[in-house]
Amino acid sequence: MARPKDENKINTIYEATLKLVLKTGFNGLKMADVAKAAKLATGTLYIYFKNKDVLINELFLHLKKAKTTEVLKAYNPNDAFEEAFRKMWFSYLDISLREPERMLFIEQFAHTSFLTKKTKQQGNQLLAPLAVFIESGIKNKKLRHLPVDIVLSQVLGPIYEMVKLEKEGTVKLSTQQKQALYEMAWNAVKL
Amino acid sequence: MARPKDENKINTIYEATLKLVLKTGFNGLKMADVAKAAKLATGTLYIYFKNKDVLINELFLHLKKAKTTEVLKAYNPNDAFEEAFRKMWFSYLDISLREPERMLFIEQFAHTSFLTKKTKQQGNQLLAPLAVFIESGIKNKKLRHLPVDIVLSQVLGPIYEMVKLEKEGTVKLSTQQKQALYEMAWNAVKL
Amino acid sequence: MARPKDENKINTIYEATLKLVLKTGFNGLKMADVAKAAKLATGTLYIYFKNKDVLINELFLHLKKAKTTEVLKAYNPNDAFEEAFRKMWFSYLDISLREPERMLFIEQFAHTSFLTKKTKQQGNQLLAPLAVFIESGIKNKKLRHLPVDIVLSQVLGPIYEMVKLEKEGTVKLSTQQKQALYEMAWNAVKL
Amino acid sequence: MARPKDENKINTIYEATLKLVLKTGFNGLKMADVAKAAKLATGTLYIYFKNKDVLINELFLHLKKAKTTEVLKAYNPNDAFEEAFRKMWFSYLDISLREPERMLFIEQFAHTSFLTKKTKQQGNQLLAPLAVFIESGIKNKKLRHLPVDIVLSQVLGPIYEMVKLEKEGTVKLSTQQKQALYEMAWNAVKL
DNA sequence: TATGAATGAGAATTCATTCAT
DNA sequence: AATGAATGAATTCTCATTCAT
Repeated sequence: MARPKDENKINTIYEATLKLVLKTGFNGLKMADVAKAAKLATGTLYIYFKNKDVLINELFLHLKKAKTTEVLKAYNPNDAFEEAFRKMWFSYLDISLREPERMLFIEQFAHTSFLTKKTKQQGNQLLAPLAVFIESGIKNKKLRHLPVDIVLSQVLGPIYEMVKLEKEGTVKLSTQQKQALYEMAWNAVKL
Repeated sequence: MARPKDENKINTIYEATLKLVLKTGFNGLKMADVAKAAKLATGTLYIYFKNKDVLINELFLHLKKAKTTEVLKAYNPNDAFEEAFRKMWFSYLDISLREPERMLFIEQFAHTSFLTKKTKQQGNQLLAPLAVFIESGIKNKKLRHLPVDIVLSQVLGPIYEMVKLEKEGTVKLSTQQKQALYEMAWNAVKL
Repeated sequence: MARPKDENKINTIYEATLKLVLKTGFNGLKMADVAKAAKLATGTLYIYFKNKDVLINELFLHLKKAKTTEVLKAYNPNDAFEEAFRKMWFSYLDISLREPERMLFIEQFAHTSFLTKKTKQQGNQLLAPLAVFIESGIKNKKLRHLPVDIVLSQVLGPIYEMVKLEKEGTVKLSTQQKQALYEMAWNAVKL
Repeated sequence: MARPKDENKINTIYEATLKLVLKTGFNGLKMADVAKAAKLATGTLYIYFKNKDVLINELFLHLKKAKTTEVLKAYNPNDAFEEAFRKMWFSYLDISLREPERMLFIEQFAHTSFLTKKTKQQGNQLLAPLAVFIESGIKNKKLRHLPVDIVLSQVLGPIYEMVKLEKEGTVKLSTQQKQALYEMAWNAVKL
């Protein structure tokens, strides 16, 4: 029996890729660099991922899945709407600040031609529960009467910006500032 | 920088570059394609821009200058704060929706390593008047007491997201929706 | 005006390729070696031929065209059939011996998957006049009543073998031997 | 060469290699594909054959030996020359048509640099009895007075071509056509 | 022996930039 | 200034061979 295919390697490759691709973009990402960062031979990379496109697409889904799952953990169906909203918002912010690369990568690639249609679809399906939640808020007059996409943009847009600011060191959010951010988000979308 | 060269051609190159670079990113952008789109020979491109880095840096400043100038046109020092805020916000939204590529390019490149420190600095200086305006709002208790960067993020983040949604065709904003967006932005940041 | 595209280069490339590909086969042929043999940079090669497949396909057609044209020059419609046959046979033999690489390349690649269907078709069309000539011989009871392909194989098969023998130095044909070869070919196919 | 290894597997490898190598040539042949076709792991292939060169050289000798042996079976020293010639010619044709890959492989590789000098020599030695037979025919005025290599080329060249035509489906030889082919061969070389 | 994961040298192709015209 | 052919370094991906199990 040969060495068994090391499942752990896939994660190492994901991490190496994520670390590198944010600085360079898709075309700037060098497979040789990924391999080096993951401490593999170039050829080995291609055992695990057929090519660069596949690597990026699978990384995207992997990250989006991980992130979505984590955010939705904060959801408790027994909570009142605003309480649920608050918990998930803080969850989203904290996760994003804790792993900014993950969030930035998802954001940066979500609308590009480097992802296949299929990847985009699968990515969007992950968000379905969130969309349902927002819709229920709209229906129950807790939130402004607007398309879900728009409401989500209002809530998430500022978070993305905050993550960028923290990442580049312009800002370091205090607990009170986070609270303020939450209030702003809620004031924006609440009915 | 003295520019003895055909100003018209430079604009053609800017337009060609902008059209192409959004889909491809910096590394995916091919100088030959820029030349073709601008109806020039490759060599000619290099008469106007020393190399690809310079082209992108100058394009960035060019666009940021154009956009900032246009937005600030909406500013009238005689207006009350909220009125001025409202006018500029709508101005910003309309300009962004009218020329989404311009905005997306600025957004996309603002924090990357493809821009030199100098370019970034010059770009930020252009925003100084806006920062001053926001600061005055904070000082005069019109806006929440938070760092300017944070306030701006709250206001601009959602706009960026809306432009992306419109660009990809997910959403087509009605006048009422624009009004709603404004209210949300104002509700978020007002004191 | 830039340097004009040097049409002569194409021939230089053809020669370099032909010299190399016979020893190596398609997959063994290195574009870098072709470039070196043609005294070009690798990139230059790709200006003239989109890729290796195209290079080989165009080389094939080029050689087949040249050879066919040359052989058919020996054809005089006023000659009696056997006389015409004899002239063309000697023409074919002499041309093949003079430029054995050309013949061997055509032979070696004619039936491989390295050539596209289109190339093969175009190559076969070149031989149409020869087929017509053979058919007329069959119809007029000068040649055995067999499919043209078979008759041609009988005539050309031995020539291919002779070229290989001469090329590898096993044999150096004398005038009398050539005459004997002709007689053998004629004795084989005549009715 | 002592071969303590599974003779059965060796044949499987030979068959897999032969099936693949004709389409691809030496350089196009992938050891992984051979292994897969032979239902072995790549590593196992290397237990039986030190490397690709060795595999091809041994396959060549194997096939040439098999084919030569089979053809020579048709030889009966008691037969008159022409009768012996006829039997072997038909034997050669039938074997070639029955296993065209074998013949084409031998033909295709016989003169290439993928075979070592030693392999080529050993291959030629196998043909020695045939050469002796042809020489006796020349000496006894049954055949034209020409070097053996030339006589053989006249006889085998057309057969190679016929096999190619049958293989690609252009032609399907009838019994009468085979008979005609034999007559043509004999008319060509007989004195 | 058998396996198939790992390796890394090597090859095709691209493209920013230069330079002859 | 303008042109576009030429250059060759750089990058992706492949595959013969090795080696840990």
